[in-house]
Amino acid sequence: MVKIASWNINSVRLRIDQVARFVDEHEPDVLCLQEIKTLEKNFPHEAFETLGYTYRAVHGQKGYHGVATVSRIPFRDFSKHDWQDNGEARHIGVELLGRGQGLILENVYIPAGGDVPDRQVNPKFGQKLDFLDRMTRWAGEIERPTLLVGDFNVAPLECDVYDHRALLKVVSHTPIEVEALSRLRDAHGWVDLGRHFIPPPGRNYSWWSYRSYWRQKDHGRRLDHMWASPELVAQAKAHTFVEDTRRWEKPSDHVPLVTEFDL
DNA sequence: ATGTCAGGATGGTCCTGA
Repeated sequence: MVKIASWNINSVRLRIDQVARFVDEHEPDVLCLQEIKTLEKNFPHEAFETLGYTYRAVHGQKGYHGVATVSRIPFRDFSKHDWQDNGEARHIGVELLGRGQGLILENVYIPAGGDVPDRQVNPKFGQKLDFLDRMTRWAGEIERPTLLVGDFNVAPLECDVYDHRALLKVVSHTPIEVEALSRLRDAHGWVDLGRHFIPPPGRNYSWWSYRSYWRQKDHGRRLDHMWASPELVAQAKAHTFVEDTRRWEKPSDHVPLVTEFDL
């Protein structure tokens, strides 16, 4: 079995001890991180080496964003896209080796999109939609089994938010974003493993605002996802959201997702 | 009831992004 995890860590340097605890408790073979908030040269390579993650691909930037994939299974760097064409580090792709024909693992941090769901008023919302459109064109060309994971910053289903009606005009759950995400999924025929294993209306939030009102009310949203190519779905044997991490001291606002594959 | 958090540059607090 190969265990693959994805976690928006919200600063990998600040939370490296939490990463170590998560690794100790869950032993993922591969860990995809988003919002590492550091340049590659300041990434805690030694800590990951000690944890057994010999193979590391880091696409970092100073202060904001940034993604990294670390692995105990050999991989080769495969791709590094900039779907905003503005230099932000939001994607890293690797090919896991030694597992049959190889598995492509794409780790992405889709832009949050600002506060106002109108590209005329808020350019960040337009950037988010354009990012999704460019990913969709890219996805149409994929010809190999591909697992797409990360913080997508979109909660697509009604049951993916605490109040569907209240959030229809809130960035992350607007129909225009949900439709764009749906086009991305259909461009390759990906299967949403979160809802494959926890069918609607099962609760599986992955993000809660740090603002205490929402946290106390359990007002979560499912912003983090793992999507599998159709030919990979039968090999996915288990999928969980690890909510324990929310109760740790100074947690990330996102929780990890873990899928076990029989590759 | 958007009530917080993190990083960075600055200069000992503010700004940006989320």
